[in-house]
Amino acid sequence: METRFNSSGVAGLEDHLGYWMRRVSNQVSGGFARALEERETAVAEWVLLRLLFEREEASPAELAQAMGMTRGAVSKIVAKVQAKDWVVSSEDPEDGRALRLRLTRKGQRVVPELAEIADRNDTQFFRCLSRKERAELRRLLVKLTECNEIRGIAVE
Amino acid sequence: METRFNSSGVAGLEDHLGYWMRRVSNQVSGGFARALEERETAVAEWVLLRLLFEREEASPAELAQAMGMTRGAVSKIVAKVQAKDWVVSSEDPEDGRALRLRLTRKGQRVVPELAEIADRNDTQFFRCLSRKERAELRRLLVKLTECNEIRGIAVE
DNA sequence: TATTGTTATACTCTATAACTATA
DNA sequence: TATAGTTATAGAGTATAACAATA
Repeated sequence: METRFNSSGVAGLEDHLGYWMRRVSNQVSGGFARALEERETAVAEWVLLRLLFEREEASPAELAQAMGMTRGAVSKIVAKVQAKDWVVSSEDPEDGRALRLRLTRKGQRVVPELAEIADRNDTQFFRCLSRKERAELRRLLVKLTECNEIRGIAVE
Repeated sequence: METRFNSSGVAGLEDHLGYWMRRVSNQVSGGFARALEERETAVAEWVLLRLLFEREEASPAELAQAMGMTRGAVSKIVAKVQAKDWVVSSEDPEDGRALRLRLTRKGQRVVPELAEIADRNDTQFFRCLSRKERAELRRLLVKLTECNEIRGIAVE
């Protein structure tokens, strides 16, 4: 990196953008995780539910792909949201191996509540930036995502 | 958030800056962690070593404070870097309970090597941004850190 | 009583790989 | 053989809380 804050010639923690990214990200995601505890929900569950909300139906394998996780990991998250009666699974009529996952009516009601928590957390954390700064930050993050070809969502 | 990309009225994942922060941070930190495997070192060990490099001496409790971790967690990281002969501890002459941790000569040599790995990872990940964009990103992240009063480094 | 460092325990998250049932 | 989903196992990372030694 171009900026060196120390005089030793050896890069310090704060010289790396990755350090600042990690520090800020941990703070905002940690706050979000704590806020979600109010609904006894993990961040990965929110991501899965929100994906189902917009897709209507998906298989565990599709969700694993979208979330950047293994099928085994997704299997456990699905078990949790099924236990809460937020998601149901049915056999895929065209493939006896596959499942079709859907939100239950209860799940449909929960997603907007979790989205509200996400909104609140995000608004609060980024409120010290101006609207223009937030737009610029978003632009830079999207650019980094694209140019580094991130494959999945990679929760936590 | 001001921007809504979906038409459902319910915020989607990509509507939150926290989502983008997490996604980018996971990618850059994951890459760094993998790069550090070449030296069989964890990110938390790098952070601890770099803190000792700039402080000359520190107690586990001071490091725990600086890293945003518990003393118990730091205790284990110290055990690992001691096993590699990168850090030594001695009794604090003024307080029989406390330890003074220092880098060994071997540790002094390792820190610049790890810093080189960190440099390489950071440069590669952020190279698609212009110098000006990197400076702006840094400014925004520092601003967010300050206005949200992050206490520690909170590795991983 | 309070603090330092250690340790036992537990919990969360996730990967790997073996397993079954289909295809 | 290959794929979908499940599960057993393991490991990383961290917190909590109890502990011994010292202040």
